[in-house]
Amino acid sequence: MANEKVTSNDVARLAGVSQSAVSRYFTPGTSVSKKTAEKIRAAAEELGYRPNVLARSLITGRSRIIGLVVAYLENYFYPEVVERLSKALQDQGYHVLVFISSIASENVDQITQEILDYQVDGIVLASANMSSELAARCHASGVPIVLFNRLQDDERLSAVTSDNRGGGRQLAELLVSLGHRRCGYIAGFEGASTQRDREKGFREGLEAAGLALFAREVGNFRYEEAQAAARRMFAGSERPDAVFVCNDHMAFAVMDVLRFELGLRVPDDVSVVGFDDVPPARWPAYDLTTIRQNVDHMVAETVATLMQSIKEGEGTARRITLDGALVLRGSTRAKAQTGETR
Amino acid sequence: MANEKVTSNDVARLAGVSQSAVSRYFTPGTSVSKKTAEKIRAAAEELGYRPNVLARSLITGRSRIIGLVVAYLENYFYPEVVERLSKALQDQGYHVLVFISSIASENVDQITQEILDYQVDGIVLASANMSSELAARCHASGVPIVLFNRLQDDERLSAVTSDNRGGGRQLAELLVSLGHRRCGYIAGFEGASTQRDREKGFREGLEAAGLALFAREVGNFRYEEAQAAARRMFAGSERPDAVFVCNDHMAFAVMDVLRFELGLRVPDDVSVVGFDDVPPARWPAYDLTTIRQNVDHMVAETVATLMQSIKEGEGTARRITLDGALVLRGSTRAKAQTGETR
DNA sequence: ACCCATTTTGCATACGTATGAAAGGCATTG
DNA sequence: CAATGCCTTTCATACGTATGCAAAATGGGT
Repeated sequence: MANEKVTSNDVARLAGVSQSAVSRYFTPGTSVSKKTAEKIRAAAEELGYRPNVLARSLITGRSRIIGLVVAYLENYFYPEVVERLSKALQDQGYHVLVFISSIASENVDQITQEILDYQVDGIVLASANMSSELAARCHASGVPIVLFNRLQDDERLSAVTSDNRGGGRQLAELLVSLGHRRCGYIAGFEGASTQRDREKGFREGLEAAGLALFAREVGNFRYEEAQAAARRMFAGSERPDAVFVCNDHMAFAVMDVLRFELGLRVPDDVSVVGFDDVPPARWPAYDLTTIRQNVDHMVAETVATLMQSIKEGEGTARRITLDGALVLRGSTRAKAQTGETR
Repeated sequence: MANEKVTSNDVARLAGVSQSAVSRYFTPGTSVSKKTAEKIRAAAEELGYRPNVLARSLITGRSRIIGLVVAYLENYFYPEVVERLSKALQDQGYHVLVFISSIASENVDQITQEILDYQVDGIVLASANMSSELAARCHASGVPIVLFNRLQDDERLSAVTSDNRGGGRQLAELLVSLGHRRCGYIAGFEGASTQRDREKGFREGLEAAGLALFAREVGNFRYEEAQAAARRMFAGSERPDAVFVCNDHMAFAVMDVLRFELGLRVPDDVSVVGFDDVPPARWPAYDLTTIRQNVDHMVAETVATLMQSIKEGEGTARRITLDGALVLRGSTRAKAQTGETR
C-alpha cells in the first residue's frame, strides 16, 4: 500500500558496501571486484532494487527519453511508425514519450515546450512543423530534432523523408504509360511538404508527357474530406480517367466513393493510385497501386541520426531521402492498351 | 551549441530573489507577492526558463508519466486508444511513455520493469497480461495499474472493458433472428480474455436458440492468420451461412477471402459480424455489422481510475464494464426473411 | 504610532544517483 | 623488504527542485 522505495543506500547497507559501489555496479563501463559485485547483486535481488532513471538523469544529463510528436493516428501510416520507432529505440535503451498534437497544430510549439520540460534527449516530429524560433531554442539546448516524413525550410533541422517528388513523377509516368490522359489529383493538407512534393513530382511527370492536371481537389489527409473531394471531382460530365490521391488513407475514401456512390469500376473506369503502402493497400478490397515508403528504413535512419547527434553533438543537419518503390496492384488497369480512351 | 541549461538559481539571481521564491512561483497552490511574481516572470521569460520536470519528480515523488504497454498497433483499435488516452492524459498534465511488447509477450514482465525504472505514476496495460508476481510488486511500489480491454484473474488489478460476453450474445441473437442456423466463429488469441468472453457470449446466445457452433477456427487476432482460418472454415462442402469474427481487424480478412477468393457474396451468401467498430468498419468497402466499443468512454474511465488511485492511493480495484452498442450495417442481411436457409 | 495577525521570503535540507579525488589494498618488481 | 603501480573502495559533492521552518515584512485596526 505505502510505497517502499528501495534506494542504492538500502542496498549498500545490506551488502555492507558504500553507495558508490552500488552505483558503480549498475553503471555500465565501470568496474567492481567479483566479490563485492556478488554481494551487491544478492542484496539488490533481495530488496528488489532497480536504479531510479530519473535521479540518474539529473546527474548524467541524459534521460534516455525521446519525445515523439504525432498529429493523428487515423492515417495508418503513423501507427506503424510509432510501433517501429518505439521498438527500435527500445533496443538502444531509449523510450518514447508520446505527444499528440491537434491537427490545428498551432499548439505544436506549446507541446514541444512540454517535451523539453522532460529533458528529452531528442525529438522526432512526425506531424506538424514547429516554429523556427522554437527550433532555435532546441538547438540552443542541445536537443537534436529529426523531422520524420516532412521537410522544413530551416536548414538546421535534420529530416528523413521518402523521395516524394520522385514518387509523384513515377506515378504520373505510370498513368501516362497506361494510356490515361485525364489525370486528377487529390491533395493533402496544403501546408505539408509531402503534399507539395508529391504534387510537384506528379505535375512534372505529366508535363514531361505534354499533359497538365485535368482536375484538382483538396482532401486535407482526412477520409471524409477526401470523400467530398472525390464527389466534387466527379460531379461534372467531363470526368478524369485516373486519380492520384496524395496518400493511401485518402485513396481508400476516393475508391469507396467511386465504387459505392458513383457506381464506377476501378480500374476499368478509373485508375486510382496512392502513396505510402499502408497495410490496407494490399487488402483485396482495395488492392491499391501505390508507392511504398520503407518505414523500417526510415526509422533506422531516424534512430541513427538521433544517436549520432546525442553522442557527438549535432553537427550539420542530416537530410536523408529514401527511394520509394512503385507497387503495382489492381487499382490500375493492366499495361496492354495504350491508345486514347476518350 | 553546447547546452545552456537555465536553472531556477539563474532566474533567482537575475530577479534578485531566492531560489525558493522561483520554485514557489512555478508551483501551483503556493503564493508569492504580486511584486516578486512579476520580477520572476520577467527574469524567467528573459532566460527562457522552464522547470525541470525530472528534478521536480525527484522531490515530489510524482513523475507525471504514465506507462502504456501495447502489443501491436496493426489492429486499428489500438492506435485510437493511444491517441485518445494520450490526449486525455495530456489534459490532466500527464504524459504517456510507450512500450511496445512483442506479441510473444513473454517479455511483458521485463518491459514493465523498465517502466517502473522511470518512476511512472501509473501503468496502462493495453495488450498482454503481466505475471501476478509483478503485479504484486507494482502494488507494493504503490504504482496503480489499469488493464485496458482485458481482464485477469488477479483481483487487485483494476480493469476497463466492454461487455464482451454481452456483445457476443447480442451478435448471436442477431444472427439467429436473421434466420442463420449454421454460425461459425473465428477466434482471436486464445489467451486473451476478450477472446474468451466474446466466444462464451456467442455460444450462450446460440444455445438459447437451441443451436451450437457450426464451425470454429483460430485467427489469433492477425490478418493473415484470419485469412487462413477462413479458408479452412469454408473448404468443405458444408459451409457456414454466418460468421462471427472475434474482432473487426480479422473480420476484414475474412470478408476479403470470402469475396475475392471464394467468390461468395456478403451478406447474400454469408453474413459476417465483427467486434470493435474500428474506422474501416464503416467504410463502404466493408460496411461491417459490429459491436461498438466506446473508446472515449473507456479512456475516460481509465483516466478516472488512474487519477483516483494516484490521489487517494489505490483502494480496492475498480472493475468497469461498459456496454457496447450493436451497429447494424450491410455485412448482415436485412431482417425480413426468417425461415430456414438450407 | 503601536501591536498583532497574516502573508511573504529566505535558509537549509532532502530527493536518489553519478563521479572526481583521495585513500586503501594487493601484487609485482628490483 | 621496500617501493611502485594498478585496481577497488570510500568520501564528498553535485544535479535542479520542493518544502518545513524561522525570520522578515506587510497590513489593518485602534
